[in-house]
Amino acid sequence: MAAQILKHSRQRDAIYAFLMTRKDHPTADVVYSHLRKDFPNISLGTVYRNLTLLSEIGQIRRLRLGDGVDHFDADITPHYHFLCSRCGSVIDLKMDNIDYINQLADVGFDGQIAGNITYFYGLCGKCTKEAGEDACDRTG
Amino acid sequence: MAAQILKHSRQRDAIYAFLMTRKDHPTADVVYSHLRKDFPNISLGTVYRNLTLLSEIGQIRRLRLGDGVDHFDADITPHYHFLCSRCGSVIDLKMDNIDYINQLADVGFDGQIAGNITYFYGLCGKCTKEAGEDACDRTG
DNA sequence: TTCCTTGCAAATCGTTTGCATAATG
DNA sequence: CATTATGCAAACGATTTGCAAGGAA
Repeated sequence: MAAQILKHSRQRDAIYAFLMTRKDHPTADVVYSHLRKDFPNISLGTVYRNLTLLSEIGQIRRLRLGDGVDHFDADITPHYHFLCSRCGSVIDLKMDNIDYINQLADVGFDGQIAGNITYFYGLCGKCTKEAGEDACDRTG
Repeated sequence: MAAQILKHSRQRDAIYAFLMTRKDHPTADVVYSHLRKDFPNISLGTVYRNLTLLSEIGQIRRLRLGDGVDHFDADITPHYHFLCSRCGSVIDLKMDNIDYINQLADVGFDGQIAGNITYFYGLCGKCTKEAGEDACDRTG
Protein backbone atom coordinates (compact mmCIF):
# COMPACT_ATOMS: atom_id res chain seq x y z
CA MET A 1 0.00 0.00 0.00
CA ALA A 2 2.48 2.59 1.18
CA ALA A 3 5.06 3.71 -1.33
CA GLN A 4 7.91 1.27 -1.46
CA ILE A 5 11.27 2.21 -0.09
CA LEU A 6 13.72 2.45 -2.92
CA LYS A 7 16.82 0.33 -2.66
CA HIS A 8 19.93 1.01 -4.60
CA SER A 9 20.53 -0.96 -7.76
CA ARG A 10 23.52 -0.86 -10.07
CA GLN A 11 21.28 -1.57 -13.02
CA ARG A 12 19.03 1.38 -12.31
CA ASP A 13 21.99 3.68 -11.86
CA ALA A 14 23.44 2.53 -15.14
CA ILE A 15 20.15 3.03 -16.96
CA TYR A 16 19.82 6.56 -15.67
CA ALA A 17 23.49 7.32 -16.33
CA PHE A 18 23.13 6.08 -19.90
CA LEU A 19 20.01 8.14 -20.45
CA MET A 20 21.81 11.24 -19.28
CA THR A 21 24.48 10.81 -21.93
CA ARG A 22 21.89 10.78 -24.71
CA LYS A 23 19.98 13.55 -26.33
CA ASP A 24 18.16 11.34 -28.83
CA HIS A 25 15.45 10.01 -26.52
CA PRO A 26 16.21 6.29 -26.72
CA THR A 27 13.61 3.54 -26.61
CA ALA A 28 13.67 0.79 -23.99
CA ASP A 29 15.21 -1.50 -26.53
CA VAL A 30 18.07 0.88 -27.23
CA VAL A 31 18.71 1.24 -23.52
CA TYR A 32 18.66 -2.53 -23.21
CA SER A 33 21.16 -3.04 -26.02
CA HIS A 34 23.62 -0.60 -24.53
CA LEU A 35 23.22 -1.84 -20.99
CA ARG A 36 24.09 -5.36 -22.07
CA LYS A 37 27.69 -4.26 -22.56
CA ASP A 38 28.08 -3.74 -18.84
CA PHE A 39 25.38 -6.15 -17.72
CA PRO A 40 25.42 -9.10 -20.12
CA ASN A 41 22.55 -10.75 -18.28
CA ILE A 42 20.30 -7.76 -17.80
CA SER A 43 16.78 -8.40 -19.02
CA LEU A 44 14.39 -6.23 -20.97
CA GLY A 45 11.97 -6.58 -18.09
CA THR A 46 14.43 -4.95 -15.72
CA VAL A 47 14.99 -2.12 -18.16
CA TYR A 48 11.27 -1.51 -18.50
CA ARG A 49 10.70 -1.78 -14.77
CA ASN A 50 13.35 0.82 -14.05
CA LEU A 51 12.35 3.17 -16.83
CA THR A 52 8.78 3.02 -15.58
CA LEU A 53 9.88 3.52 -11.99
CA LEU A 54 12.16 6.43 -12.84
CA SER A 55 9.44 8.15 -14.81
CA GLU A 56 6.93 7.59 -12.02
CA ILE A 57 9.16 9.27 -9.47
CA GLY A 58 9.73 12.06 -11.96
CA GLN A 59 13.42 11.50 -12.53
CA ILE A 60 12.98 10.96 -16.25
CA ARG A 61 10.25 11.62 -18.80
CA ARG A 62 8.40 8.99 -20.78
CA LEU A 63 7.48 10.24 -24.23
CA ARG A 64 4.53 8.82 -26.13
CA LEU A 65 4.68 10.28 -29.58
CA GLY A 66 2.26 7.95 -31.31
CA ASP A 67 4.97 6.09 -33.19
CA GLY A 68 4.27 2.86 -31.38
CA VAL A 69 7.29 2.96 -29.07
CA ASP A 70 7.94 4.83 -25.88
CA HIS A 71 10.94 7.14 -25.78
CA PHE A 72 12.74 8.18 -22.63
CA ASP A 73 14.35 11.48 -21.75
CA ALA A 74 16.60 12.25 -18.78
CA ASP A 75 15.94 15.95 -19.34
CA ILE A 76 12.87 16.67 -17.25
CA THR A 77 12.94 20.44 -17.74
CA PRO A 78 9.93 21.65 -19.72
CA HIS A 79 10.63 21.52 -23.43
CA TYR A 80 9.08 20.31 -26.65
CA HIS A 81 9.86 17.55 -29.08
CA PHE A 82 9.92 17.01 -32.79
CA LEU A 83 9.31 13.60 -34.37
CA CYS A 84 10.69 13.08 -37.86
CA SER A 85 8.06 11.47 -40.05
CA ARG A 86 10.76 9.98 -42.26
CA CYS A 87 13.48 8.58 -39.99
CA GLY A 88 11.65 8.54 -36.69
CA SER A 89 14.25 10.51 -34.80
CA VAL A 90 13.13 12.59 -31.85
CA ILE A 91 14.70 16.01 -31.46
CA ASP A 92 14.51 18.69 -28.77
CA LEU A 93 13.08 22.03 -29.79
CA LYS A 94 14.14 25.35 -28.33
CA MET A 95 10.92 27.24 -27.99
CA ASP A 96 9.15 29.22 -25.34
CA ASN A 97 6.63 27.59 -23.10
CA ILE A 98 3.12 27.57 -24.53
CA ASP A 99 1.20 26.34 -21.52
CA TYR A 100 -1.07 29.34 -21.83
CA ILE A 101 -2.93 27.21 -24.37
CA ASN A 102 -4.38 25.45 -21.33
CA GLN A 103 -6.36 28.60 -20.65
CA LEU A 104 -7.55 28.70 -24.25
CA ALA A 105 -8.74 25.12 -23.90
CA ASP A 106 -10.44 25.82 -20.60
CA VAL A 107 -12.81 28.42 -22.02
CA GLY A 108 -16.29 26.92 -22.02
CA PHE A 109 -15.05 23.58 -20.73
CA ASP A 110 -16.76 22.18 -17.66
CA GLY A 111 -13.86 20.08 -16.42
CA GLN A 112 -10.37 20.99 -15.30
CA ILE A 113 -7.46 21.24 -17.71
CA ALA A 114 -4.36 19.99 -15.92
CA GLY A 115 -1.99 20.21 -18.86
CA ASN A 116 -1.34 19.47 -22.48
CA ILE A 117 0.70 17.12 -24.58
CA THR A 118 2.21 18.85 -27.58
CA TYR A 119 4.76 17.70 -30.06
CA PHE A 120 5.65 18.52 -33.63
CA TYR A 121 6.30 16.46 -36.72
CA GLY A 122 7.70 16.91 -40.19
CA LEU A 123 11.13 16.32 -41.72
CA CYS A 124 14.28 16.70 -39.65
CA GLY A 125 17.25 18.58 -41.09
CA LYS A 126 18.96 15.46 -42.34
CA CYS A 127 15.84 14.07 -43.98
CA THR A 128 14.96 17.40 -45.54
CA LYS A 129 18.27 17.26 -47.37
CA GLU A 130 18.04 13.58 -48.24
CA ALA A 131 14.47 13.89 -49.48
CA GLY A 132 15.69 16.58 -51.84
CA GLU A 133 18.47 14.32 -53.09
CA ASP A 134 16.03 11.46 -53.60
CA ALA A 135 13.92 13.70 -55.79
CA CYS A 136 17.00 14.42 -57.91
CA ASP A 137 17.64 10.70 -58.32
CA ARG A 138 14.83 10.66 -60.84
CA THR A 139 17.10 12.43 -63.30
CA GLY A 140 19.70 9.71 -62.65
CA MET B 1 1.53 -0.56 -56.84
CA ALA B 2 -1.22 1.79 -57.89
CA ALA B 3 -3.80 2.72 -55.30
CA GLN B 4 -6.49 0.10 -55.07
CA ILE B 5 -9.95 0.79 -56.37
CA LEU B 6 -12.37 0.94 -53.49
CA LYS B 7 -15.30 -1.41 -53.65
CA HIS B 8 -18.42 -0.88 -51.69
CA SER B 9 -18.88 -2.84 -48.50
CA ARG B 10 -21.84 -2.91 -46.20
CA GLN B 11 -19.56 -3.38 -43.22
CA ARG B 12 -17.53 -0.28 -44.01
CA ASP B 13 -20.66 1.78 -44.49
CA ALA B 14 -21.97 0.59 -41.15
CA ILE B 15 -18.70 1.37 -39.41
CA TYR B 16 -18.65 4.88 -40.76
CA ALA B 17 -22.34 5.39 -40.07
CA PHE B 18 -21.86 4.27 -36.49
CA LEU B 19 -18.89 6.55 -36.02
CA MET B 20 -20.91 9.51 -37.24
CA THR B 21 -23.52 8.93 -34.56
CA ARG B 22 -20.92 9.15 -31.79
CA LYS B 23 -19.19 12.10 -30.27
CA ASP B 24 -17.19 10.08 -27.75
CA HIS B 25 -14.41 8.88 -30.05
CA PRO B 26 -14.90 5.11 -29.76
CA THR B 27 -12.12 2.56 -29.85
CA ALA B 28 -12.00 -0.25 -32.40
CA ASP B 29 -13.36 -2.59 -29.78
CA VAL B 30 -16.37 -0.40 -29.12
CA VAL B 31 -17.07 -0.18 -32.83
CA TYR B 32 -16.74 -3.94 -33.06
CA SER B 33 -19.18 -4.59 -30.22
CA HIS B 34 -21.81 -2.35 -31.72
CA LEU B 35 -21.37 -3.64 -35.24
CA ARG B 36 -21.98 -7.18 -34.08
CA LYS B 37 -25.63 -6.35 -33.56
CA ASP B 38 -26.11 -5.92 -37.30
CA PHE B 39 -23.24 -8.16 -38.42
CA PRO B 40 -23.04 -11.05 -35.94
CA ASN B 41 -20.07 -12.53 -37.75
CA ILE B 42 -18.06 -9.40 -38.34
CA SER B 43 -14.50 -9.75 -37.16
CA LEU B 44 -12.25 -7.37 -35.27
CA GLY B 45 -9.84 -7.61 -38.18
CA THR B 46 -12.43 -6.22 -40.55
CA VAL B 47 -13.17 -3.38 -38.17
CA TYR B 48 -9.51 -2.51 -37.89
CA ARG B 49 -8.95 -2.81 -41.61
CA ASN B 50 -11.79 -0.43 -42.34
CA LEU B 51 -10.93 2.05 -39.63
CA THR B 52 -7.37 2.12 -40.91
CA LEU B 53 -8.53 2.47 -44.50
CA LEU B 54 -11.01 5.24 -43.69
CA SER B 55 -8.40 7.19 -41.79
CA GLU B 56 -5.87 6.73 -44.59
CA ILE B 57 -8.24 8.21 -47.15
CA GLY B 58 -8.99 10.99 -44.71
CA GLN B 59 -12.62 10.19 -44.10
CA ILE B 60 -12.11 9.76 -40.37
CA ARG B 61 -9.42 10.67 -37.86
CA ARG B 62 -7.37 8.23 -35.84
CA LEU B 63 -6.50 9.63 -32.42
CA ARG B 64 -3.44 8.48 -30.51
CA LEU B 65 -3.69 9.99 -27.08
CA GLY B 66 -1.11 7.91 -25.31
CA ASP B 67 -3.66 5.90 -23.36
CA GLY B 68 -2.74 2.68 -25.12
CA VAL B 69 -5.76 2.49 -27.42
CA ASP B 70 -6.57 4.23 -30.64
CA HIS B 71 -9.72 6.32 -30.78
CA PHE B 72 -11.61 7.18 -33.93
CA ASP B 73 -13.46 10.31 -34.87
CA ALA B 74 -15.78 10.87 -37.82
CA ASP B 75 -15.38 14.60 -37.36
CA ILE B 76 -12.39 15.50 -39.49
CA THR B 77 -12.70 19.26 -39.11
CA PRO B 78 -9.75 20.72 -37.18
CA HIS B 79 -10.42 20.62 -33.47
CA TYR B 80 -8.78 19.61 -30.22
CA HIS B 81 -9.35 16.86 -27.72
CA PHE B 82 -9.36 16.41 -24.00
CA LEU B 83 -8.52 13.11 -22.34
CA CYS B 84 -9.84 12.57 -18.83
CA SER B 85 -7.10 11.19 -16.61
CA ARG B 86 -9.68 9.57 -14.35
CA CYS B 87 -12.29 7.93 -16.57
CA GLY B 88 -10.46 7.94 -19.88
CA SER B 89 -13.22 9.67 -21.81
CA VAL B 90 -12.26 11.76 -24.81
CA ILE B 91 -14.06 15.06 -25.28
CA ASP B 92 -14.07 17.67 -28.04
CA LEU B 93 -12.87 21.14 -27.12
CA LYS B 94 -14.16 24.32 -28.66
CA MET B 95 -11.08 26.42 -29.07
CA ASP B 96 -9.46 28.46 -31.77
CA ASN B 97 -6.82 26.95 -33.97
CA ILE B 98 -3.32 27.23 -32.53
CA ASP B 99 -1.31 26.07 -35.51
CA TYR B 100 0.75 29.22 -35.28
CA ILE B 101 2.75 27.30 -32.70
CA ASN B 102 4.32 25.57 -35.69
CA GLN B 103 6.07 28.84 -36.44
CA LEU B 104 7.25 29.11 -32.86
CA ALA B 105 8.70 25.63 -33.12
CA ASP B 106 10.33 26.37 -36.44
CA VAL B 107 12.53 29.14 -35.08
CA GLY B 108 16.11 27.90 -35.01
CA PHE B 109 15.10 24.45 -36.22
CA ASP B 110 16.92 23.12 -39.27
CA GLY B 111 14.17 20.79 -40.46
CA GLN B 112 10.64 21.43 -41.60
CA ILE B 113 7.71 21.52 -39.21
CA ALA B 114 4.71 20.02 -40.96
CA GLY B 115 2.31 20.12 -38.04
CA ASN B 116 1.71 19.43 -34.40
CA ILE B 117 -0.17 16.99 -32.23
CA THR B 118 -1.80 18.68 -29.28
CA TYR B 119 -4.27 17.42 -26.76
CA PHE B 120 -5.21 18.26 -23.21
CA TYR B 121 -5.71 16.23 -20.08
CA GLY B 122 -7.14 16.68 -16.59
CA LEU B 123 -10.51 15.85 -15.07
CA CYS B 124 -13.68 15.98 -17.12
CA GLY B 125 -16.75 17.70 -15.72
CA LYS B 126 -18.25 14.49 -14.38
CA CYS B 127 -15.04 13.35 -12.73
CA THR B 128 -14.39 16.78 -11.26
CA LYS B 129 -17.67 16.46 -9.43
CA GLU B 130 -17.18 12.83 -8.46
CA ALA B 131 -13.66 13.44 -7.23
CA GLY B 132 -15.07 16.11 -4.95
CA GLU B 133 -17.67 13.69 -3.61
CA ASP B 134 -15.04 11.02 -3.02
CA ALA B 135 -13.09 13.45 -0.89
CA CYS B 136 -16.24 13.99 1.20
CA ASP B 137 -16.61 10.25 1.73
CA ARG B 138 -13.87 10.50 4.32
CA THR B 139 -16.36 12.13 6.66
CA GLY B 140 -18.47 8.98 6.29
C1' DT C 1 17.02 -10.87 7.98
C1' DT C 2 13.89 -8.05 5.59
C1' DC C 3 12.10 -6.89 1.42
C1' DC C 4 13.37 -4.61 -2.82
C1' DT C 5 15.42 -6.09 -7.48
C1' DT C 6 16.71 -9.09 -10.82
C1' DG C 7 16.56 -12.52 -14.69
C1' DC C 8 13.85 -15.42 -17.13
C1' DA C 9 9.86 -16.68 -19.31
C1' DA C 10 5.26 -16.45 -19.97
C1' DA C 11 1.37 -13.51 -20.36
C1' DT C 12 -1.13 -9.25 -22.03
C1' DC C 13 -3.11 -6.31 -25.14
C1' DG C 14 -3.95 -3.68 -29.10
C1' DT C 15 -3.32 -4.12 -33.78
C1' DT C 16 -1.93 -6.33 -38.09
C1' DT C 17 -1.80 -10.03 -41.46
C1' DG C 18 -2.16 -14.56 -44.32
C1' DC C 19 -5.35 -17.24 -46.43
C1' DA C 20 -9.40 -19.29 -48.47
C1' DT C 21 -14.03 -17.72 -49.39
C1' DA C 22 -17.69 -14.34 -50.25
C1' DA C 23 -19.21 -10.09 -52.20
C1' DT C 24 -18.87 -6.22 -55.44
C1' DG C 25 -18.59 -3.81 -59.97
C1' DC D 1 -14.75 -12.22 -64.60
C1' DA D 2 -11.43 -9.54 -62.12
C1' DT D 3 -10.65 -7.86 -57.73
C1' DT D 4 -11.57 -6.12 -53.44
C1' DA D 5 -13.49 -7.25 -48.85
C1' DT D 6 -14.52 -10.59 -45.24
C1' DG D 7 -14.04 -13.95 -41.36
C1' DC D 8 -11.12 -16.60 -38.90
C1' DA D 9 -7.07 -17.44 -36.64
C1' DA D 10 -2.48 -16.92 -36.16
C1' DA D 11 1.23 -13.60 -35.86
C1' DC D 12 3.27 -9.37 -34.02
C1' DG D 13 5.55 -5.98 -31.25
C1' DA D 14 5.80 -3.35 -27.25
C1' DT D 15 5.19 -3.64 -22.54
C1' DT D 16 3.95 -5.95 -18.22
C1' DT D 17 4.01 -9.51 -14.81
C1' DG D 18 4.67 -13.95 -11.79
C1' DC D 19 8.03 -16.28 -9.62
C1' DA D 20 12.18 -18.06 -7.51
C1' DA D 21 16.72 -16.46 -6.59
C1' DG D 22 20.04 -12.61 -5.72
C1' DG D 23 21.44 -8.24 -3.47
C1' DA D 24 21.04 -3.99 -0.67
C1' DA D 25 20.02 -1.84 3.93
